[in-house]
Amino acid sequence: MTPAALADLVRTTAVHVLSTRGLDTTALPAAVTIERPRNPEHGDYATNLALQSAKRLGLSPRELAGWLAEALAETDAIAAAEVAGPGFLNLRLAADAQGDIVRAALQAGDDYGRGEALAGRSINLEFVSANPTGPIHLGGTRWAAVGDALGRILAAQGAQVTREYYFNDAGAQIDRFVRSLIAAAKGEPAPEDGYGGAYIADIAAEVLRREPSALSLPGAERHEAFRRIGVGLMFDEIKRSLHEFGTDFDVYFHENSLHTSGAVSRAVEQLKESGALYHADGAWWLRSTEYGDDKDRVVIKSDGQPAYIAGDIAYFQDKRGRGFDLCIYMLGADHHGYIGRLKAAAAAFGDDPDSVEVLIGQMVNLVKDGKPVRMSKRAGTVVTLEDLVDAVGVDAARYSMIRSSVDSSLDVDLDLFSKRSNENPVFYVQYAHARLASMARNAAELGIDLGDVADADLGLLTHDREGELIRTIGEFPAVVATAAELREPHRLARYLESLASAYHKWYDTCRALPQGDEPVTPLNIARLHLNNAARQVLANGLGLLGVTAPERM
RNA sequence: GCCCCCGUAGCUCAGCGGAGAGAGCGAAGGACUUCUAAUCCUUUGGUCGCAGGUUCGAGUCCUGCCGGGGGCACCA
Repeated sequence: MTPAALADLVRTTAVHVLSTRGLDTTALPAAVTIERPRNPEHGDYATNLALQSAKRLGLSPRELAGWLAEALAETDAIAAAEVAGPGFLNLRLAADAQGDIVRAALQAGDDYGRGEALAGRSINLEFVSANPTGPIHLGGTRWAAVGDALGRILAAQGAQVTREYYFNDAGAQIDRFVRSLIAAAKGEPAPEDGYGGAYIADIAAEVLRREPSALSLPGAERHEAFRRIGVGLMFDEIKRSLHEFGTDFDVYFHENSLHTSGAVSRAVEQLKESGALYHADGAWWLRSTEYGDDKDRVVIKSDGQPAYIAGDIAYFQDKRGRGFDLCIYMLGADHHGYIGRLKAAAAAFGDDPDSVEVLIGQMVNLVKDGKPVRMSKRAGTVVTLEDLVDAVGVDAARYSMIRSSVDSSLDVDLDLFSKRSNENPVFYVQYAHARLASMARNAAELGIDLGDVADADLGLLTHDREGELIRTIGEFPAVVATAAELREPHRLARYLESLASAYHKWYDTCRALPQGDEPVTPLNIARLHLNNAARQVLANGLGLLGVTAPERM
């Protein structure tokens, strides 16, 4: 019996108990909460249903819980039901019923953990969106890993997800980038406000290789040549490193295209007509304060040029035109001020501000010997996505970025880049998968025929550690659903660690394969099914994080 | 000044209102002739920043303080 089925059983039973006593069944919550108590003495599962409902029924929680316990104990699937504490109802499943979780996981296979909570929703998920003026830094690496995992998780809940990267390839930053390239091509130092990393010289050299006459072109043409080729090279570089990181996007959107296509002007005109913009001090302002922003924002500057937000507005309109009913933006904490204006942009077009969801992630800091190290281009302490991958590999890099909440700032230790370390919990999880795969291989080599899981006697899985492992497997669908609902992929990573732990402990205690010449027993078969179920969940979970599930380590 | 995030074991961090608060790392000691020891088992370790409030019940929700980080442009 899966937790979801148990919740249904408890509710059905409660409805029955109340109605036979002539009590109001509407006092019951729509969904019954089933949790796994920390303390094993409190049963396999517990529900606070009686605590929640007793007051509305004018009963004492313990009295209500007692009635429920009595009725539930009649059920075959429930081995024990008892009232505890202020009115908790602690439940133990019959081993046979618990085995259904193993069946559910094996029968669903790759689909185990998928849900329908977001079925029919079309979601635009924008993340990374780092400026094309340099390689992806550690901050962008975090969003690449978390955003990609979130995209997978949302899709697993049935959403149609479009992953999108917004290139800010218009405006002053690009100018600085281009001037830096030209300076490097001439062998001059970077401009005061320019970029000075080694990659600038590399790109400048590549521009000259492709367009040997670039430097001798007249001013504007020269600038354009370096812009066109240089920015293109930077795009390719960014896409390539993200691809190698396991993160691909459906749409790479170029801000510049909004300006050249006239989308920005059209959006601005539309908002002028609707009154969302007003003219003051020679500029056009968005009434963003009406939508929760702390001040109105200039959209068209007094020199007639669009401000940065003009691109955001046109971009939102473009997304809206593509039919998304939810636009998620993942931004760094240094962009927290954007929330109000992005929602204002939506509201200005008459959309529900809730169709814009801004996820703010905290910064990534470099640490050495416990002390913070400032990332500085001049000091050469800028760490890029590629640096991290070169040092620890894609799996470990992704995993370490995903496993903590984005609400917490993340410290990356520079020692990672000099010391080889297996401390990353990703190896613990992957090792569990490799062990599982190994056991399945051994079983195959022994010629053990597992048969259909439907026919196996999973009621033989009665060891404490077996129960623990099975119930952990049973949690998986709810964990994925919660991670999607809260947009928190780290919950899935933490869950996989607990699953790996339950697996390793089980492995240590419960031998699955027959030894020597022993005959294959039904218990061997049941345990091998459990092994395969755990393997399935680890593989599904790691897949949702974009981390590989190795067959061997 | 205003806004957002954080404050939990020596360190890094989990803990979407539930019952002696958890993991990893660190420290001390154990377990491999048998399915992978990248594992497992002991032990060590805590005023959950402080003070109020809501609740049958608060690390979790609310308010106010105190620390740390980030943000408050006709820059992008």
